Amino acid sequence: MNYWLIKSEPDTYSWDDFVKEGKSMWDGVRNHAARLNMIAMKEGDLALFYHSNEGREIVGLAKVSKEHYPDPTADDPRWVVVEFVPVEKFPKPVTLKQIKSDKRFEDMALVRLSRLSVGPVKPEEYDFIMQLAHD
DNA sequence: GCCAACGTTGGC
DNA sequence: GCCAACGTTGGC
Repeated sequence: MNYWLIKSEPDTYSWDDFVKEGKSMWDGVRNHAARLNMIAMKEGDLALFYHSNEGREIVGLAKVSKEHYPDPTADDPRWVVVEFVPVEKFPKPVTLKQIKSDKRFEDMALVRLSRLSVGPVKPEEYDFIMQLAHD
């Protein structure tokens, strides 16, 4: 089981949109590092759902429901999508500010590679986030 | 193959 | 709205 973090701008696609649809095909990723992360995702892996730009907080938890396949919106078949389903909306969203002010997260991909849209999360980082989200 | 210019992302 | 970080493009 691996853990991930996926970013979305809520103006474009928010957690509420995700819940309304019941599942999401994560398309439009055109970054090689993000692509490699998506390819590494296995069905059942969990992903923190982060709102970038507006909100700047982790708002909920998603689960990989379908592993990578070619992105139908891309010209190049090497780009891939992954499908997610919602698991849980956090009672207390975890803000970027909280994360940045906590030493336990200083090596987190979200902090160190702020522009990466699909990044890995370590098991211990996942545990800390879940504690903060349910505190 | 190097690197300057430019575009995009995303935090502030 | 600004700018830092990073990726991509194109001239040489």
